[in-house]
Order: sequence, then C-alpha cells, then structure tokens
Amino acid sequence: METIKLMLKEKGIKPSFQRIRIYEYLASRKDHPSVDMIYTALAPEIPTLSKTTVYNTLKNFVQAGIASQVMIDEHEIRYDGDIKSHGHFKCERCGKIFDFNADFSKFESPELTHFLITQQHFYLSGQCVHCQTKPN
Amino acid sequence: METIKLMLKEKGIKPSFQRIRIYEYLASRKDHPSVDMIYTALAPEIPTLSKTTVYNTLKNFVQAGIASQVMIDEHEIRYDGDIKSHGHFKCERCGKIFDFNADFSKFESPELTHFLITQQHFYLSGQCVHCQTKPN
DNA sequence: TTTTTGTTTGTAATTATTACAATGTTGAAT
DNA sequence: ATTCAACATTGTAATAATTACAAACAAAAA
Repeated sequence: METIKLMLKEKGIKPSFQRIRIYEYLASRKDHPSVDMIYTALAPEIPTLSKTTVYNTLKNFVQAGIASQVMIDEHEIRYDGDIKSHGHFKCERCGKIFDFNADFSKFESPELTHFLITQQHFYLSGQCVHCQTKPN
Repeated sequence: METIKLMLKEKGIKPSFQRIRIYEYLASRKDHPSVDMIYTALAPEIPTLSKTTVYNTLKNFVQAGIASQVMIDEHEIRYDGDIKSHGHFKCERCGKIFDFNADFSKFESPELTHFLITQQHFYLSGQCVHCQTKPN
C-alpha cells in the first residue's frame, strides 16, 4: 500500500485510492486480467468505481511503464503488471495463458537500426501439454 | 489466379471467386490490411461482397495456416498473407508498421516443453527512425 | 431434376472502447 | 480557513469491430 503509493508518485502518477487498488490488484494477479475483470473484482469494494476510471488508469500505467498490454486475446485487451521481459503462450483449446521467460531487450535487427523500442510483445499459441494428451 | 486456386484446394478450401480475390489481395499487400480495408478495396469489384464473407474467409485462412493475424493494432485485427516467421514493429508516432526478419520457429523454453506451437507473434513498438528525428 | 452440401449475404445483436460533460476531490495560494 | 485551479472520477451516450443467425444462392451429387 505505502510502497505502491511511493512508486506511483515516482512515476508521476497521483496515488488516488482507485489507482492504488487497481495497481495492487493487477500486481497480485497472474492471469492478465481485462478491464472488465478488474472492474468486476473491485466494484464490490469500491462501489462508485467506474469502468472509465479503470480504462484511464490502465492507460496511464502503460504510458508510465508500470504495466503492459497483452493482446493475446482477440476480443479484449488484457493487462499485465509484470514488466519483466517475458512471453505469453495461449492454449487454443483450454484458453489458458502461460507465461514464459524470454528476454528480448537486447534484440537487434538490421531492419530496425536506430529504431527506439519501448515495448515488446512475444506471443505464441498452440496446444498446452495437458490439452495435447486429451482426446479430440 | 490458377495457382491460388490450386493452393486453396490443397488446403481444403473451396476456391470460390470471393476467396480467391481476398487471398490475392492479401498476398499483394505489405500493409497488413484489416477486414475493413479488404472489404473496402474489393467491394467496387465484387459489388455483392459482404463483410461477413471477409470475416469468414480470413478465419478460414488463418485456420488453414495461409494467413496470420497481426494484433498490433488495439482496435482491429489485421491480417498478413506472409506466413514466413517474422516480426512487426509499430511506430507509436506515425502508426506505420514495419516488418523485420526474426525466425523463432526453433524457439524453446523450459516452461513450454512439450507444448505444441502453431502460431507465433513478435511485436515491438516505439519510434521509427524518421519520427525520432522529428521535433515533438 | 431433385437433393444435399456448402457459400454468401444482410441484418440484428453483442460488446469493447472512447468521447465528453458534469461532478467530486485535493492541494496550493492567498 | 476560503478560494481557486488542476486534476480525478463518474455516468451516459456514441462508435465501431465482431459475431450470430437465418435466408438466399450456387455448385455438385444422386
């Protein structure tokens, strides 16, 4: 709570109650929640919470570099509070998303010389171990 | 035209006129068109074309492995007829998408042993060379 | 020809996201 | 402490991508 407050301040984000709770929730989760998931989870605790606030807040977080968008879902954007460089695998049968380590911060390519890379996304999809053993 | 016809047949897709033209158009483009862009481009030539057909057709193509989704745009899915393993860079200032070579077909990770990888997406964003020299 | 199968089309419904204006909150300056 | 300005939050309405679905159509098989 207090550490989050300080961290937000450092990033130039005023630590309002809503923002603190949204960040706290996002960081506590490993399932890359969507705006709707976050809203639904926090609404009971913050009855006046508006979805627009969740949208605005996440946009701020991404710009400040303390959250990232995971666009592995075709229908809605999902968010990740883990900003270590890593990849996501989505099983096309069970829909589950798996994280894996993959650091591309030093990635270089002749086509991209002198490009400034601020965000990176590495997504794979296919079938996870469990689903492969299941019958069709 | 004839080669596309054969290729579609081989992939188990009946080569209807619409499908042939959609594939032809997609393959001719390097700008990762969206459903809307494809529809708008082909509608004058195929006056009865329906957007639903474009949606259905692209879904088929992706399943058959002859096209891939590029989810670099937050608002709409874009499509790529180039199925060689490669990455995309999106400039957050001018919005342009750049392709670059990056082959991850041999990518392995301890977290993903025995996972079946069927699709891969590698997206970067930031600022392209040209936009970096521009003033804010 | 008749039947069957698969394709295309148009409309309506769904749903994520954004725009915007009104309201509420906070903190600094007076 | 009061006022003011800046910023945050909220709710509603608008936008726009995508899907569901049923009817119309086309092609191939019987």
